[in-house]
Amino acid sequence: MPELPEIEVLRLSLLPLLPGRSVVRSLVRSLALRQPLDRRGLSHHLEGRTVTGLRRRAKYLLIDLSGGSTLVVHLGMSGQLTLVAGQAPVERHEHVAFELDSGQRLRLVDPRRFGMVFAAETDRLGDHPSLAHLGVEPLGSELSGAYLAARARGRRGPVKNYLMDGRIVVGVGNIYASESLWRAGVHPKRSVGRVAPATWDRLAEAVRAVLGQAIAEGGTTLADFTDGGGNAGYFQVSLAVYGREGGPCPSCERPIKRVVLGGRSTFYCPGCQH
DNA sequence: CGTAGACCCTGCGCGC
DNA sequence: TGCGCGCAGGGTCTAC
Repeated sequence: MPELPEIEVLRLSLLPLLPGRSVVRSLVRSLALRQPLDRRGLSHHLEGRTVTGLRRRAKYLLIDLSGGSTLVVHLGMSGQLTLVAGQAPVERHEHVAFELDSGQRLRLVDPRRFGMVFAAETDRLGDHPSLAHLGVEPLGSELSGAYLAARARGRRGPVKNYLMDGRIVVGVGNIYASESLWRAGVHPKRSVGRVAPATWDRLAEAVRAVLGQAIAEGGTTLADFTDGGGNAGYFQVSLAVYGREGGPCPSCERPIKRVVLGGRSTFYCPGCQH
């Protein structure tokens, strides 16, 4: 379900529900998601601990607990993290869940199992292989045209792939990469070496605006998105080009085109993007 | 070193 | 109705 806005909306939806609750026990029902689930590690870091805060880094949701532990959840392509009643029947693909002192259950349902769940010491999160090499947050002050230009130096390849490289900037997924490029008027195949400084500025601003707007609108580019309370129904934030092959560009009405870059569908307007 | 491609896995919609 | 194919928000590993 995820791009960064979905994760942020999930975090915000859980904010009034989780902090103050404590974990009674963890329920590991599958051997592995992307990585093997560490039953003992989860028990050790979670059971008896109280949730003290919720943070987000890239597309990882960080659930901080008393005693200096953090539960890290990544939803992959198809994960849904929801808080349900304790008696709710175990759903198909419910790989891991956490029983809370409220009687509720925080569960991860993830059919494709590209998600990730692990617990670690809060102080050492930065050393974890999944988090150690992440680039700057797209909504923070570090993202700028100058930064994008500097990191692009000496690199080749399409600008779309560059924007999606989490070592440079995190949280720009396949949907919002296309949307950001459209907003900035940049062709997805343009080589990073041929992007002018002013264009990098426009791209940085476009990424920020597109992600910010999606969060403000409830984060849902995705038909199957639910927030932490299991509420669907925000549906379809305004997307200009993604998934609209053949449809009219909102700006110039020319038909949107689709190409494949890095194995991913990429949408753009041949009239507006150069 | 950077880059391109394969790969992990399930489910859905489409054309036949 | 059933089958095979292509495609889907993610990240990571390998081969060049």
